[in-house]
Formats: sequence, structure tokens, C-alpha cells
Amino acid sequence: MNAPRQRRALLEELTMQGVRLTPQRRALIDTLQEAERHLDANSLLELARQREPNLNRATVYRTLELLKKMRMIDELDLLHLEGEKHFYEVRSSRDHVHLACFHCGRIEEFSSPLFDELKAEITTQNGFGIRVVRLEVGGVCGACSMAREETNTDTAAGH
Amino acid sequence: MNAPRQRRALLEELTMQGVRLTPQRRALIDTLQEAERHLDANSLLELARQREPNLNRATVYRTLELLKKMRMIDELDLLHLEGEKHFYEVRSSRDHVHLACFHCGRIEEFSSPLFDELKAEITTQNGFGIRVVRLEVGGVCGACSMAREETNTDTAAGH
DNA sequence: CTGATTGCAAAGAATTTGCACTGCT
DNA sequence: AGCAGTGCAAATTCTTTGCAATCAG
Repeated sequence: MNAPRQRRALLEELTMQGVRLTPQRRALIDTLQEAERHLDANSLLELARQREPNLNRATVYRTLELLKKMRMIDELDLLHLEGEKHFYEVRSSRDHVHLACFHCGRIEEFSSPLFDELKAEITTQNGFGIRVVRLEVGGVCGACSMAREETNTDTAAGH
Repeated sequence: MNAPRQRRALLEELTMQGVRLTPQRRALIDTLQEAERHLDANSLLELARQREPNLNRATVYRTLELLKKMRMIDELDLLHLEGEKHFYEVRSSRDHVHLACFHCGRIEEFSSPLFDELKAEITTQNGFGIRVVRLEVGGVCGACSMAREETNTDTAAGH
């Protein structure tokens, strides 16, 4: 019972800001909020069309731009694991690191007090007013590196 | 007396890895290393052509790909401050944050022990083998936010 | 000598834009 | 009713690719 509340909040926030609520936008926002993975523009289009068949690709980009500007979503690249697309996620209460595994392609999220401290440091030491933070890490995830070690016990070529 | 030494190191590293050293690659690597700002593929092409006029755009991309794979350069987006280009920098000894000012467009670099600790935490807590780290922060830099405050003392709209 | 590297030109992927029409508030 | 929002199709921007010619080691 959490997602519906959050969704309403987003939609309300938009109307409060004087943004018109069209069926297209509703479909896009609902889709973004219910997504279980990070969506790129194209997947978002396809998924949102299941709710609102009358939805154009250009509208997707325009809406993403809008939501980005209103700081309701964050844009990620996930280190270009697949092509040059961007991925989007609804802004959560807490910034987190994205760990992208080059091997299996999985994305882990990780938040830590150290991250928050680092942000605080940036603000105080540089007088920098943070609006967006994007921390992406690429490498080999725990599961994959274990799998690799097993494979490599006989070859002795550990990487 | 530092840059030349570093340059030799990069070129040597490449030959050691059995990579052929063409004039084109030399020009690209020299240009990257002597650059005072973050270069995108197109600026890199233009600058490197001053050294090696016989240099094609495709070669630029292929070389960047090579250097990325060999972990000699890092790729940045700088939060798409201008278009969707990528920017490149020679890997330095220490990872650092990129602070991109939405107002004046300047890029500040910032490194901190906290950042290193955070990376260590990612390794130990997640068993994640880090290969690339990209931390990009967007907002308003110190200089610009001071300038804004002055402008806003009479309007009282402090953001 | 020979396979890696390049140039060229064309293709591709992702995103943006101009304009007439539509529909939210 | 009026203007923000949309669809459509064309344009842009950035990057990749196939293939023949070239060159580094």
C-alpha cells in the first residue's frame, strides 16, 4: 500500500505546480512508479502504451524532460551497459549508488551514510548547491566473481 | 616535467600490451594528455588533427573505445550539460567527483577520503569488484550561487 | 609479410523539433 | 475558450560498421 500513495503524491505535486494532467502523462507516471527495473525511453513507451495506446514517442521524451526538471525522476546511464540509452527512476528519499555488473548486467543499488557525508562535504567545502547526484559504479558483482573463481581454480588465470 | 613522463608511460603501456602505435593513436593520446579541459569526441578530433591531419572521426571513436577498455581513460557525461556527448579524461591516480555547474557550465573536480572510503565499502559490503567509478554532481557552484544571492536580496526569492 | 588499423561513406540508435490539431482546466 | 499538450514525420546529433586500402612490427 505504498506505491499508490506515492503516486498520488507525484500527481498532486504536478497539478499543484500548474502542470496539466493528461492521460498520457498519467500513464507514463504510473508506469515509471510501478516499474520494477530501470526503464529506458523505449521500454517506457511500450509499457505505458498498455495503459494508454494513444501515446507517442515524442511525448515520452517531453514528459521525461518535464519530470527531470521538476526533480521527480533521475536519469541514469548505467555506464552504457547496453547502448547509449538513458534509464529513469522515480526519485527516492535517499540517493544511492548504482552498481552495474559488466558480467551479468544486473544493477544493484546501495546506499550508505558515507555517501551522504560525501554529499555534505561537497556542499560545505565547495559551496556547491547540489541538485542532482549520480554515482555509477561498473565492475563484477559478488555472484559473478565467485562464479569466476570457481571456473578459474584450474587455469590459475584469475582475471 | 610531469606530463611528458606520463605520456611515455601510456604509450609504453600500449606497446607492452601489443597494441600497434600508429601516428593517429599517438596524436590522440598526446592530445588527450595535454588537454586542459574535458574533451568530447569531436573536439578531440579537431585538436588531434592539428598534429595528424590524416585522422578520421571513426578512428577517434575506435581509439577511445580501445583506451576505455584498457582503462587508460574514463568516460564522463557531465550530466549532459551540453547535448548528449561524452567527455574523456586520462585516468588519474585518484578517482574524483565531477561537479558540473548548471549555471556557468564550469566543471570542478573534487577528491576526498570519504569517496575512497565509500568505494572500499562497496567492495567489502557487496563483494563488488570495481572497475569504473563515475560520480557526477550537478547544481550551482559557489561562485554562481553567491552571484545569485546578490541579485536576489531585493526579490526575496532565494532559489 | 601479414594481420591489425585506417579512411570513407553509409547506416544506425537515440533524441529533438516544427507545425497543425486536440483537449485540459 | 484559450493555451498547454500531443501526434506525426522529418531532422539532428552522436556513434558504429563494412569493406577495401594501408602500414606497423
